[in-house]
Amino acid sequence: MKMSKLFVKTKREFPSDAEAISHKLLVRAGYIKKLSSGIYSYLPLAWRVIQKVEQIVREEMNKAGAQELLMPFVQPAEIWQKSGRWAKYGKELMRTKDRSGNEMCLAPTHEEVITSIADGLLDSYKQLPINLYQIQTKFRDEIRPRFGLLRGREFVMKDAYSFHTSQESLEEEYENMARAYTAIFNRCGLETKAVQSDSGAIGGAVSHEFMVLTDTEVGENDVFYCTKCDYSANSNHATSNLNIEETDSGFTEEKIVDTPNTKTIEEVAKFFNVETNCILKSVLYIVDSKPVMAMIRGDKEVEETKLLNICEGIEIRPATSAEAAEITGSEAGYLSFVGLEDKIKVVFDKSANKMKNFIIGANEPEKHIAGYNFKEMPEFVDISLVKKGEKCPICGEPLDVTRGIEVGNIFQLGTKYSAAMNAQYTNENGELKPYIMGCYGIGVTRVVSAAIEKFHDDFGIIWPEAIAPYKVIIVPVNTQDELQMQTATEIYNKLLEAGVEVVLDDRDERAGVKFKDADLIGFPYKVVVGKSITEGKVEFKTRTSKDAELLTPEEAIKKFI
RNA sequence: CGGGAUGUAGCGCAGCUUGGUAGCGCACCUCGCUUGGGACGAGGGGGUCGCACGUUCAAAUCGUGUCAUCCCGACCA
Repeated sequence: MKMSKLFVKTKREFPSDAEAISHKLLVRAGYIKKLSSGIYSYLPLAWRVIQKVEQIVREEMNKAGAQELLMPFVQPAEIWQKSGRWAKYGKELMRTKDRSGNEMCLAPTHEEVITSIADGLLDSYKQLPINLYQIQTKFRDEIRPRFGLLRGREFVMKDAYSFHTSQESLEEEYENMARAYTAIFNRCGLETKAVQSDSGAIGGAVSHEFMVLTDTEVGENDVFYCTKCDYSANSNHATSNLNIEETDSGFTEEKIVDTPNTKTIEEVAKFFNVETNCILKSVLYIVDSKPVMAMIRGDKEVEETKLLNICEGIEIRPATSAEAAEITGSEAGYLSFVGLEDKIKVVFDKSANKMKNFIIGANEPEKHIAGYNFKEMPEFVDISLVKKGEKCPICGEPLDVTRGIEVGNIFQLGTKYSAAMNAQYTNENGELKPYIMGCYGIGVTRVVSAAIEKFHDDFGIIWPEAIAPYKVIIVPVNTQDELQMQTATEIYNKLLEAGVEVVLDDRDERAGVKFKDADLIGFPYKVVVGKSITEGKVEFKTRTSKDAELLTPEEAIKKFI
């Protein structure tokens, strides 16, 4: 490709509406153009990168025994109603109507379609197990799209679905996919960590997320990992061995105390002169428009996803102070489950199970109860957010935390969809059985962004070679110089003939412009044809090398063939 | 959805306080000159000032509403 013809427009400045470095660079280097919030055109350079990633995904998935197909992007409400997700998926599912008034949606994922395909076409145990995948655009009407391709509303995803006759078979495929994923990401130049996670809207029992670890804020997940063993988990799923010690406030007699202006746990602790772990904190949530009170030790925080799962709910949010007042008759800061046990759902975190004589809100403004003890031990469950330094649930060593970008995940779905949609096969004994299913996703466009987040410098993108849009750019320093231009063109033609992905920067621009663009776009290699051509030499550089290697044109060509 | 901000040429921004012919840089077109890290000179094209209503002789500027975009929280590939 000649640079003068390549459809790319680099910019002098970063876009003003971008935050993440990958987003800034993709726009500035001319890879993408925004159409609407979270919706982007992939310009030729980006499309080449995406296709590179797709090809790697395809090769590894095929190698792992999966078969590619392609399912519809626009889907009828019917199948979603059958699975129960038409009601459950929420606003993220983009709904619309066709001309006949039938309710339709844009596909955020394809469990419903694949399950209905299986129901019609996978009739016998003899056809199982099988793994089917596609690479396709998805649409999720995200609450808050951001960071360019990292969290778009429209994005490219590889999604695979496997069907089995047994849990063992599913687990085998789950491991098979985990291996394939590691291979895929490695080939893309990305190191990933498979961490335990919550299965969210997709559902199912066991799931892992593949995280690219990063210290920047664009890693939207907190990943807890053991400093010794290989335990690691998303914060929405991580647990710690609390080894809960008994806490005792020292107030042995239960009494209501006037506690003016003590709305926060810190203020209460200061007022009573106790540690925060002697206070039982009450946090009121609204889960699917019903109040739920979470009770947790004062030094711990509620992990909302865990609480949501315990409640088997769909949406969770903290109650507003007005709601808190209405529901409890008190005001925020002085809430408590006491007296409300029978009126609203109360969930007790495990951190509270060895508290003695603790302090708790009195459900009256400006009053707390000191020296409270459970009258009857409630059921304690895990709804707390792990904190750095807490002990690993496997080996007991301290946990550390880092940020991660989720580029893929794998789920053991079980019979969630097959049972709901009554999708069955016939087993050896002639009995109808629901498929045992797994599903496996990779965010292709997110992989592209994650690679940039990991590999860039002040000058631009540093592509891993395997996913770079082109491998090498040939830069004649002065296109008016006949020898330079002629040599550059010769190298270019030879590399083209050899099938190397090469760009010739034939633009009549000053050298500085061409170098800046080459670095910004991120070609892994650069061959500069300049003054030294009078001595028969050209310069060979990698994207990150400081100094050039002086080579004859033939030697330079051999670097790529 | 809650909290904060911004909408002026393809991009980045000024102008708005104090209403009166819409500006700058980059990019684009022409000519000249230049050619090793985003040169220079001369000339040129391009904007319903997000949209609607209102106030006024007069609105980018003031008021009301509305839409969009971005940032902080709940989602997820």
